[in-house]
Amino acid sequence: MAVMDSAVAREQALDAAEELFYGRGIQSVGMDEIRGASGVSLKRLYQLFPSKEQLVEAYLERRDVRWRGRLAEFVERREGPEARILAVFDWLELWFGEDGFRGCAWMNSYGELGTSSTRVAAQVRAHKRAFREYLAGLVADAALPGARAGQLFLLAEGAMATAGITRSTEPAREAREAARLLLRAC
Amino acid sequence: MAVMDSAVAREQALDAAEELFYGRGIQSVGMDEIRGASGVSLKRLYQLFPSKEQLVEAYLERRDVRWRGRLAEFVERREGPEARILAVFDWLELWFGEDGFRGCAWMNSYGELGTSSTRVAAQVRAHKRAFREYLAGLVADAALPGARAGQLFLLAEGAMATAGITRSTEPAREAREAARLLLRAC
DNA sequence: CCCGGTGGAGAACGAGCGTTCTCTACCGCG
DNA sequence: CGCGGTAGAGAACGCTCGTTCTCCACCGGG
Repeated sequence: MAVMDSAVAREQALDAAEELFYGRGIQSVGMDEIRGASGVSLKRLYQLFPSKEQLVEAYLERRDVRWRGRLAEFVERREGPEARILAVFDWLELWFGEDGFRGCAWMNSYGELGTSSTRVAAQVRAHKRAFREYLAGLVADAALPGARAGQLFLLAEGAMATAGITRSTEPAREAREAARLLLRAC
Repeated sequence: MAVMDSAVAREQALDAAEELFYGRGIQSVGMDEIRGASGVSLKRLYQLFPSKEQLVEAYLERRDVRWRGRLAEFVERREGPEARILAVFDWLELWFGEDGFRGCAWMNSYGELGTSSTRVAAQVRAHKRAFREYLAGLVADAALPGARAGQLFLLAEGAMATAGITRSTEPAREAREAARLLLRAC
């Protein structure tokens, strides 16, 4: 711990921040607790992230990259444009079933900080826009009408919100079935 | 203000709490601000609601009754079981367009307090269950397969989440169109 | 007119927490 | 061996806020 590379300290801090912020909410986790969980001293934490808000931003940004990466990796293993669209919902089901699943980190962050931190709010909007555009790409690959993208997006968002509140994987299956019907609609 | 009936004070407190909690979030509004906005003294506030958490509960409970009442009133003016289902989404569009719309109060509260207040979490689950069951009733009236209820619910939830984040009424129209396709799906 | 009690205004208290500061140990270098 | 500088541990600071307390004005009953 004596000589700790900055990059390593940064990753450890973000690991602890992600686990604590996602699991218990941002406002109820103090910087001191992140220090304890990460082993990164407060002084170092504030060198790496000059304020808690910037730590939150970095947490959401790293999670965004990883979350969309995991989704894309799963989806791209499927063959066929429609199968790929349905795979999004299969992946949601896997995600909802993971230990420690607590809903969508961006929805939760927005509920907590959307009115007080414009930077967090912007990050949430950017993440949702990126997810929607990813779906739009899948819809275009399937040569479906562009309006389907928004509809599938709403199903996925509804499933995330509901799974977070009810702690169940069922919404993913419900959303998948609805998506299947939408794909078959004229 | 000198002689204030308890019931009146209670309503004034809840009016202020609703406006402030919904508009700015629960954690960022202090009891003192509610006193200022309501004209109800702190002493009286704590007689009526022995803790902030109980004031939050009362706010959510009263809002639940009113929200579902307004929805049902709008829906029941339509004739025909399928028209009534679509009316839910028309009403969402009106709601999203209201001044001061800030997303779903229950999703927001859950994001803020879901991990720290089991009572608030339970209230959110109860509200969502009631809304889902209301949809299930409409679906049954239309003699549609029961699975449609969950699918329409997810569309509505996705629309609420998205409208809250993007401050747009468009998600209601997208959800309505998806619902229309689902109603026509075999 | 006096008096007890009710209610309001606002101070006070105590805890939590973001952020900074102090002190000390250690390490590489001359 | 001495020294400057870096890093960590943890205290300290300042602020916010939920909750309670103090003080005083008012009001109805004897």
